[in-house]
Amino acid sequence: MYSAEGDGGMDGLATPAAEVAPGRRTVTQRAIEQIKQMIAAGELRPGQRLPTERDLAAQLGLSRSSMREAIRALTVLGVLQARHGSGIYVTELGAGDLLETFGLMAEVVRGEQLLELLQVRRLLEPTATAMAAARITEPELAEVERHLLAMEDTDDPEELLTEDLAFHRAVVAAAGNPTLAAIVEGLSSRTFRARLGRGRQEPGVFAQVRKDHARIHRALAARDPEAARAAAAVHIAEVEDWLRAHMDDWR
Amino acid sequence: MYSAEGDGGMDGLATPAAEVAPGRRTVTQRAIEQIKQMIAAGELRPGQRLPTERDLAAQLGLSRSSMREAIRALTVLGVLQARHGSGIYVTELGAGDLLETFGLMAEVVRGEQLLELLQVRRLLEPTATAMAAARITEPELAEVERHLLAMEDTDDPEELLTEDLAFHRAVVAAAGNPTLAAIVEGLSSRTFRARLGRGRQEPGVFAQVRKDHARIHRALAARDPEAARAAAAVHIAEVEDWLRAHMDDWR
DNA sequence: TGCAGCACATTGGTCTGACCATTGAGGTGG
DNA sequence: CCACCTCAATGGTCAGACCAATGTGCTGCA
Repeated sequence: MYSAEGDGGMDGLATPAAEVAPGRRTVTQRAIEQIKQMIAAGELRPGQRLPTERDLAAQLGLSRSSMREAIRALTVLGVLQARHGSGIYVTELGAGDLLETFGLMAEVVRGEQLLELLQVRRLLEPTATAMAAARITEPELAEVERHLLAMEDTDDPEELLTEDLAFHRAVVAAAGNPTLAAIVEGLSSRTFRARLGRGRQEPGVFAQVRKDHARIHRALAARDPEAARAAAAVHIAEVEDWLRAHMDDWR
Repeated sequence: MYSAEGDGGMDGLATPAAEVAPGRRTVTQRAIEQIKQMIAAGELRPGQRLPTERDLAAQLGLSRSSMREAIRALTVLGVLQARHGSGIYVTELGAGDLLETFGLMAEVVRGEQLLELLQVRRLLEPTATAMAAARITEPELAEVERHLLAMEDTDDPEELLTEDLAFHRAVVAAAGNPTLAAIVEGLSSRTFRARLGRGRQEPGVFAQVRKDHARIHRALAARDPEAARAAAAVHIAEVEDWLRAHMDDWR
């Protein structure tokens, strides 16, 4: 749409390191690109501390204000982390760090896109659950069971939501792919489900969720991937149906 | 005049809309949250123009510098868009806008996580391709074919990469789920594949890619979802195998 | 009358320099 | 030897100035 073109590959420099960045529009954008590239090139390692804002600004040739904007940008993107009084550090660059922003979509989006989002989850979570069934360990299974039981022991909607989320998180975490887990996590963010949850307080819904979770847990305990996949698929399909029926509320 | 008296929780406003945000650490973080919430609450609609930086800063009670950091943050997150000399606008909040940052992960990540990323793609793209086969239109199919032929007509690695990306983009776009398309797009970002591509220039590889693409195209033309799914799965599995074999290069 | 083109107010982009608040290391005294 | 204090380093915030792109309205020529 608006994204002009991209970086033309015109500069045939020897690229001493990674301090070169094409003429982006703003100096801040350039700084973002430069730091990003330093990380991509491995010059900055996870956990490593960067120079101070003042030094960085001097090195890259811009003012501290603009450098701060660049740092802020990389901070919200989960690449950097600033500690007041201490310094600026590269995050661990784990899936959790980098995909934290993924949940934003679930917070802001409306209407049709909510369905699209749920559809993606329907593609991922059943498979993730099946993967979990194939490799889940006893402690992981116990964790899943813990949240299953906690959810059966309470009727407080708030706590139910918390345990519901924790249950799914525990299941997907057992799939052994942290990146996948972080993505699914973003698709099921608290905000997202809270939005869905409004008016979903009918007892029948909760009972159904509990049954679904129990079925998923049984499949995991039996190490039966296909049963797990099916159970997860049914669970999500129910949410999807419900959302489709109540779509008008967000139009 | 910022140290005045500290923000006591004394203001018992009727909370006119969504201008309340808990005591985040920094004023900038608070501003980010406030603007985000205004959008989530529907007070700011897609495409709408915001007040000027100066006015916004005054309204939310912080300096222009800090407000600029907040705006920069929401800009890189794909929520806002600043136009020099014109103003600040809410983006269309489309999947493309909000998931642009998703590609960052492919740029920065290394080692094991590359495999995790590719595994997620393996979960999504075959299904997306199958969906496309079930509903692709003639113009969309023509677009796919165009990139298929373009890729067979050139041997320039750069152009091959471009057409390779465009081919996949066209296929996934035909699946009818823009959110899914944006996610897969992020998983296959140019940077990512460029990194993979280094040393992947052996003619045999290109020939294989061309055959895979042709197979996918045939399945789409035949409107055969399962054949399409299989063709896409094979294609990705090949990349995955190659990466697994050459992992050491990024360790 | 119509429209090309200039002038200028608006608004984002950048810089400078100051001060505040937190952190952590090094020194001090019990 | 350790608790405590002091203080330099460093991120967080603010203020005000100027630059640069934009868009609008007025001017003046055809």
